[in-house]
Amino acid sequence: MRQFSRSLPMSLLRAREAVMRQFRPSLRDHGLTEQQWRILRALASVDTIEVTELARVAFLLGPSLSRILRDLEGRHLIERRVVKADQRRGLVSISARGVKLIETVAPTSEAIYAAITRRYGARKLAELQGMLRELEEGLSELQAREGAEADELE
Amino acid sequence: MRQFSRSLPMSLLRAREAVMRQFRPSLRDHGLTEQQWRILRALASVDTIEVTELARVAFLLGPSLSRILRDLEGRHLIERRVVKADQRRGLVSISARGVKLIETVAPTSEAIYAAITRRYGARKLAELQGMLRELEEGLSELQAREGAEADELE
DNA sequence: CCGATACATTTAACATGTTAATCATATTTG
DNA sequence: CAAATATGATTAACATGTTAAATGTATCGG
Repeated sequence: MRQFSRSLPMSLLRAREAVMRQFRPSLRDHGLTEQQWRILRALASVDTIEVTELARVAFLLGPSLSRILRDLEGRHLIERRVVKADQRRGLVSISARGVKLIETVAPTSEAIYAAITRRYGARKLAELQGMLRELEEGLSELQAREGAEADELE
Repeated sequence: MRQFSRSLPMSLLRAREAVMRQFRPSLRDHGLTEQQWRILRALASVDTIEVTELARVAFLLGPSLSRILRDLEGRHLIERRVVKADQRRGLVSISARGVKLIETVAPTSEAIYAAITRRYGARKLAELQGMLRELEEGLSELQAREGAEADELE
């Protein structure tokens, strides 16, 4: 059996941790976790967004998102309302205070990202991200095929 | 500001999740989490190992490892003893039952890994892992340099 | 030898990941 | 239209991530 420390999941985990280790201290200084930051960033790029769609773009599971939105709302960093036409759905938007927080954190965050890009090489970084995307897409098809095969057995 | 969904941290997170999504159901069928599996795998490749070293190779923080070892010991999948010469240190090893569990899970796990490799291409996968390692190494140096710069200011 | 310091591990506290269950609202169907 | 079903969101329960504090043991300096 392969040395598991050289497996693909471990390679991905270590690489991501190496990257996030650069960002976490700065976020922490502003009272934000990585996931809270992702949500604010996602909200900053739209007017309003439904909870389900926000979960998709911020890559969070529903239960995590529910808890984090409750917290962010309590800190007045976001605002929520329900969709009139469908009371099941929630709409979320960033507050003025949330925007201000992003503007405070962004410069440091951008500087860190620039340092990483400089260190690794912009071209190489783009190549890496392309390869990661292909991996992701290839595996989603693998998943789909298994599902199809299972269906055929019913 | 860059679309955060195209950022390096998100690319790494999505890629890793796409990979782990393949493995989790099988592990779950055997009552194991991803982290518990990492620990058993690490233990299977050595006779005994100290807790600190195990944390390093399984890439887990001390507190997580403590909790998981307590759980695995309760399930008789591992065994523990203290180092006589230094009572602070703990030695961990896999039990016969743990070995048996690994032998049960391994075939499925290997098959999934093989399917991923086939889908993505062995050569390309090796290239990706090489690039991930370089990223990790480059960032550890970045970290070291920041530390050195901070020291100079003291 | 002893008090201060360092080290290995665990515990505490809080945030998130993960799956299952629940709740409220919509939609479908008989 | 009413019952059955489906959907969006939250809650529940348990595991791990993360940082700080605590605990026990070892080592070091006087």
